[in-house]
Amino acid sequence: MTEVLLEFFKAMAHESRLRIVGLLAHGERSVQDLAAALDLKEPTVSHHLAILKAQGLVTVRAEGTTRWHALDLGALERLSRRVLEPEALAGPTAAEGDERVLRGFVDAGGRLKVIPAARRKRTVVLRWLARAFEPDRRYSESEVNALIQQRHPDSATLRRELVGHDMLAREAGVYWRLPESRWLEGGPA
Amino acid sequence: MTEVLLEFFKAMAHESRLRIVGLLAHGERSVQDLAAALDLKEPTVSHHLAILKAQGLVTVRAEGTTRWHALDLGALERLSRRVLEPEALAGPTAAEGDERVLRGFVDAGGRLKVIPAARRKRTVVLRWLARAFEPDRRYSESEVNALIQQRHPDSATLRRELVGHDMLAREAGVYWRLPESRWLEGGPA
DNA sequence: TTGATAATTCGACGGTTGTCTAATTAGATA
DNA sequence: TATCTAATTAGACAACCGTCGAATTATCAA
Repeated sequence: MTEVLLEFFKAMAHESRLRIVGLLAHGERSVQDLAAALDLKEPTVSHHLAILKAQGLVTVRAEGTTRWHALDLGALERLSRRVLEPEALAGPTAAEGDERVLRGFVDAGGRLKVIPAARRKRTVVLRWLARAFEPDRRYSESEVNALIQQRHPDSATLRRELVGHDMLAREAGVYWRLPESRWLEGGPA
Repeated sequence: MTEVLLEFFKAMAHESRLRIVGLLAHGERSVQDLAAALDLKEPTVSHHLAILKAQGLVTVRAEGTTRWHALDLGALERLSRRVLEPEALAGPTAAEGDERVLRGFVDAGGRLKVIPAARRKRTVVLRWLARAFEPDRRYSESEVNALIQQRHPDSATLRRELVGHDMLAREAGVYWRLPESRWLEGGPA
């Protein structure tokens, strides 16, 4: 929880990356564009972009061999807003709350006993479930089902919920875990 | 401008400091309290607090030999809000705007030709003026006047404006420069 | 004044990470 | 296929910075 915030700050806490964000605020840029504007070598820019992408702050669109990078203003807004949520800063208290919920719904063997009906509790459980997936790895639908079924038999419902909360993404039958900065708190909008 | 934001992110981009902020969100703490809670030595905590204080995020209140540290939620809100102001990120453009204003009002010898009447331009000039003062240094009123008069004869008006914009603080006839995170954009509220 | 406690400053050590060059991958074109 | 370009990956080096123990400062109490 506060972990997400820490990674966000780390990503922004470097002059080169902050300048990249500033440049992308004006519009799409290629790696070469950025390298020229910042007076850095391309590998260095790639490195910084990878960090920003890992936080979901930057998205990419391929066009031939060049890749156009853009700023995700939504993610930026969501993350910076989180700074002011007392629970985010008050850290331990919030995390303890989550743990209490999990202790209630997850048995000693790490299996989900029942899917909570209350929205807030269900979100806590979904976050726990989403963290079972490795970031930056692609899963087939059957792999997703297998991973979920290790924890609860109703993989269809849970898979759908994970996608609905923007914790997993799906395209052409392939799934992957989205950065936590994208995860929705409340549920599908 | 974007410099302030960078320093803010740097200040927050470390687990120890983020945890300190979290602890202070609950209330005042002494250095010892924090050291115990974080499992760090006191010099380390002092070091982190100095960084947070430099950004105006933490304030101190002395009571005997112990110093009670508190979170300045206003500064935190002001800074994190700034992340979303397009001008803050679009950096160069905003800075260039400032420079254009300054070129109009400051002569080649670094003297202010005339105090701008328009609110936005006056703020730009006041920021330029405030940066003539060293952070973390105390000035007498005559020192303040002398510094201002190197740039413009009406030190009384400008001194009052600097205080009104929370760029300088005054107490018992002593002045000092406040962290940029405190500076007001518009003018006295 | 002396002693005790809270905090800060100083100097050093070690780990992290930003940057580079060189090598590799992926896509477009001939 | 061969070649060219855009970008990423790998590995090495250097600078920065978080942490600590030791020394110093400041405040209160005898």
